[in-house]
Amino acid sequence: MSDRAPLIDKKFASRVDWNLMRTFVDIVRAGGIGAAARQLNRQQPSISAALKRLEEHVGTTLLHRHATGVEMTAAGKAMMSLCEDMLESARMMPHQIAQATKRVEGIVRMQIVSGLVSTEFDEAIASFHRRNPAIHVEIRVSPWRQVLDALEQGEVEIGVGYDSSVRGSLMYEPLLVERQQLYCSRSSAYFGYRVSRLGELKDQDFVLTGEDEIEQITHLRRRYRLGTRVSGLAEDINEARRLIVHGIGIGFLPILAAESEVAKGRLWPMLHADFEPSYDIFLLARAETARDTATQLFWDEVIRRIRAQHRS
Amino acid sequence: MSDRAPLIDKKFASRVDWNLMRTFVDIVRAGGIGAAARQLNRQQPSISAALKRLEEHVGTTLLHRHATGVEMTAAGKAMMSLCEDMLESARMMPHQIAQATKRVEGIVRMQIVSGLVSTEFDEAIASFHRRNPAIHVEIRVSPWRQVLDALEQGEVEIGVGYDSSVRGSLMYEPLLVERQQLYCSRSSAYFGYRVSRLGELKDQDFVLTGEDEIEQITHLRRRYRLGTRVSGLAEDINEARRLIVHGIGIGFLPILAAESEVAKGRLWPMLHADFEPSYDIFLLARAETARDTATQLFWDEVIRRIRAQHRS
DNA sequence: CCAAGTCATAGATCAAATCAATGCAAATCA
DNA sequence: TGATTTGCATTGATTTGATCTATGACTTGG
Repeated sequence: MSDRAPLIDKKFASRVDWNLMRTFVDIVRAGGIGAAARQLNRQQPSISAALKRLEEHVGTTLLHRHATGVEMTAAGKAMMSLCEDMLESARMMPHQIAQATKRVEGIVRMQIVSGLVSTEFDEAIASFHRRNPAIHVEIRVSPWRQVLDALEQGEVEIGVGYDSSVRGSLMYEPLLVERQQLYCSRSSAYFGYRVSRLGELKDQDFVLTGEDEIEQITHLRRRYRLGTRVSGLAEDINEARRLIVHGIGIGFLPILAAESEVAKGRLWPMLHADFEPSYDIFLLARAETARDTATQLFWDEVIRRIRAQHRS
Repeated sequence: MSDRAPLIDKKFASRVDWNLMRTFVDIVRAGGIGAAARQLNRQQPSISAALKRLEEHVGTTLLHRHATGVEMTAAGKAMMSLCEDMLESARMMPHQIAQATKRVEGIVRMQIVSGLVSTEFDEAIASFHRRNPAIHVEIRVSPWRQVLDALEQGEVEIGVGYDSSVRGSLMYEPLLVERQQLYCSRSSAYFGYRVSRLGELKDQDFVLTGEDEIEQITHLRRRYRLGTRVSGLAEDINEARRLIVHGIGIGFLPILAAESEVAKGRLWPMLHADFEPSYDIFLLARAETARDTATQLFWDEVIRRIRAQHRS
């Protein structure tokens, strides 16, 4: 037999000090031992010792120490992921207990882009309300830029929309991948035909969505000079669809938002599927984790569902 | 303003002693404070005080104390669920770190019922092998009763199969719901026709699966006196299917296992869908949680996938 | 090459968890 | 019904072990 360190401690979970795992997350997030110590209002050697204790228990070095800070080893990354799970559980406790104990009151204000089609999101709202009938839910609709601004300024707690650049002050959780198509109405000469060269559409009347237009589509239009003749404008997808359906012009719409009109034969997708621009729609919130219980529970409900969906 | 206890502690997760959560699980699992104390080799007041500290932090009573032991409150149940999540994370740490650090060696032996069709299970095996190429995977096939016995006797670590009664020594994780149908071959007079009264089949030649037959089907056969004339027997579903396809007799098969033969027009489902018996197929393991890393990682991989699937 | 940052080590200190002893209340049993 | 057992709470003494202060070694960058 060998006398080296035990291969795997069967009773690891019941022997280690679980607080070390919280400290570990703090160290990694702070980027260093000293940095973590300052944030936690204790001395550097204390944190250093804690990390050492943890590493002793797992039997591996978790962080490489440099003069610039710390860096996770492979083992450290695995550890970090699990420790973050633990932290997340701990963080949810007050909220879950509030939900179990008292009837949670409060308000969840959200701002979303128009024309959103997502059964997971709809179901999340439904089951959230079932569980927390006393929480007021408020939804405002606006172009995606305003969604981001409203979030940053604290006018709303939750947002759903698109973002071209990643703002550090916000949390992004991918909700779904939306695709758009270029549609025309029955009165259009193109109805029933696919367009292969986009350039030939440059003199067509266009319905635009103004501020709400995804940047990817703005670029697409610019490249092929589409929409120089603007015959209609609506920042709400539903209204833009109305304009397109009634022949005011052709225009881009999310596929799912146009689906039923296509089925009814009132809209026609002009592009081959390969040309359909696609982009992520995110669930958004401010980055600070100190959310009130109502918002926290709503966030968790949506996340839970999209995670489940996303995995399969 | 009110001066009562803080509504919700924003910094709960960073203030509480996380070890209290482990202790909480121990108390609930042990069924009482004293019981937990004995298991943990410490004195009863110590545990009592720990629980008190935890309750002070969350601001609610989590357990009702009786003379018979303890009982969870609603808040306690919410707490328990989250604490168990934390425990699970902690428990996985040595295994995940082993996976990240060294190339894990070992063997996963499993025993499964024949004719199992499950893409999640297949994918779990595939990705498990991708991640752990050095782990040997062994699969044996047997009727479901033998699967259970092999597990209990420690001949294998993982099992997949059906169980009529719940054995305390085993863990059950629902993997999928299987349905069976009664099939006949093209040479049968029934090919192309649905049978509404099972009784009329009592003189038909039957292919049975012996030890592997689900109890529900045994009962069904007994009630309608099916299978009194046994023309074929195979404990392996694939072989039973072969016998049925080639007209040796009619017999029950899992729908998914018969699917391709039905599509080829070589098998015919004789019953209305309402009559199809359905039952759970479980992923099985011994109840003790002290599994070796190879087995633990495999178990986690499968669980992760079926949980994701199950939720959507 | 020095200044400023990093982390590690050693011994002292102190807070807090644990223990041992006791008391109380409910359930069980004679 | 009274006695006994079982289970939890309280109290004050004890001890464990995490934190602190002080110091040293090392790396980075000006």
